[in-house]
Amino acid sequence: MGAHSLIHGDKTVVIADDHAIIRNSLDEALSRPGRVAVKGLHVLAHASNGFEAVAAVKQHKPDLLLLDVAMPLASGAQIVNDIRRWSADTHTVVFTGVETAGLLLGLIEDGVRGLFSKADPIEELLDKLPLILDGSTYVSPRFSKILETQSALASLTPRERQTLNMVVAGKSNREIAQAINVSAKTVDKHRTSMMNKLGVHSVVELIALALREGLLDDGHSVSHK
Amino acid sequence: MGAHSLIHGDKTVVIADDHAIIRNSLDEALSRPGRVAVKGLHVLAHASNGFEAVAAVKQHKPDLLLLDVAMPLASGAQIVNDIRRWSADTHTVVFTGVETAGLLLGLIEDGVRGLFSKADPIEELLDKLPLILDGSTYVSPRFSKILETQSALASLTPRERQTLNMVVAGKSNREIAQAINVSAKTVDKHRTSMMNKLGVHSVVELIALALREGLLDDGHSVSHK
DNA sequence: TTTCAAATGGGGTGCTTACCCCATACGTAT
DNA sequence: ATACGTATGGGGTAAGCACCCCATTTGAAA
Repeated sequence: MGAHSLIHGDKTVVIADDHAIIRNSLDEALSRPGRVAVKGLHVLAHASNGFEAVAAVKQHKPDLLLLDVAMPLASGAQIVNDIRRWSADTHTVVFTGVETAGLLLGLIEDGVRGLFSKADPIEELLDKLPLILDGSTYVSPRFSKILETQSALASLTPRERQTLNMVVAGKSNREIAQAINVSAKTVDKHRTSMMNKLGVHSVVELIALALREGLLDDGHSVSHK
Repeated sequence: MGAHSLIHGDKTVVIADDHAIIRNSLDEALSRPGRVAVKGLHVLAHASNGFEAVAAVKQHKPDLLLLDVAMPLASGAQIVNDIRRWSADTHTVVFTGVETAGLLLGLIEDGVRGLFSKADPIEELLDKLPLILDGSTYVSPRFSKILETQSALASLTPRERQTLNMVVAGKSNREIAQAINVSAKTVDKHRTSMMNKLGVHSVVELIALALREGLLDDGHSVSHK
């Protein structure tokens, strides 16, 4: 993996993944002429665990780091932060199999420039690399959907969250108002702003969302009247 | 297990379960004086599989058969029917661990006189035996709830079922009407009679029920607007 | 200190739901 | 042949929902 003469304007890359097959397939995809919309990509190093990844970035200070967050010895946000400390100019692009909303959200906050799923075709990554190297941030649609509802849920105020729970439990506004000792009007208000945040327009959609996000304990038991 | 002199008015019993521990505990519970509200119960035979059960009933023609439907060699409705053929006067009482609505429903239709859950305390069975021997039919509350909504679901007309599906998919009456080419009024009618049958009073309860009964394909995808 | 989010609530509107009344038509059983 | 269930609709109503306007208080952050 020796680096040869680097012409100005060329971009350097470090690949980090604990599976050799993935490292090689990424390397090959980046090097294959005509496949990548950005020319002059030079893969300087591979890393097969978190320590190696940080070390490689520290040494090579590449323009781009392709990183699998699920790696031995060091993982996820920790790697990302170390990398920013040692080579602030490196664009970190994460591709991962995990789709946990919490993890993804953390990565974004930590300044990751790209988020791709291993379930996506590799072309997705290849296509978007130019934009990312150019300064943009790109999140795979598969992830952005998860992130949207997740951050929406996170943005709910305590009262709104409380209201949400009782709504999906089948309570009416009046019942909720009674339960939390406020006017029905206030509950209505919470409900409306909550639905705005979540981007839904009816109880049914609300419940569908709650289901999708696992908010329903499935101890459910809707009380009638 | 020899039968001794039977006084007129005494009741004879056959116990069928593939687990010896359950057979013995039932036998013991029935024989323990003071625990059973019906006196003079005589356990004539035990059976540990379906064939033995049928054979024992054929031979002894007992007043009561305590039967676990989940048994080797022959099971469920098959045993029950065989038994009715060979000894129509035998009251069959089923106690089971499975709670599948379909099975339970079949048993009732096959003329089972009692349905108890193994999750229920044995006293439940002991308490209700007199009524059953007297000609009544008794179903454990745990089961009757399942059966009620199940038979309610079965009693839905095609149109009502269709309406139900679209309602839990988040469609409004107008949308549904449009989709099946009838007036919104008709959909409203289906909806109302459907909810009456199911004993619910709002969309939320409806969805909770649909969830509980596994009617939601979980392809859900609620369309908005 | 001033600004801002969160929470509280009143007024009002348009829509949908849940459910009542009624009737007609078409089958399938009895 | 009469009765019953299914499906189709119309009229109407009370309640609830979704969402718009407005205002006040409180507490935390800038």
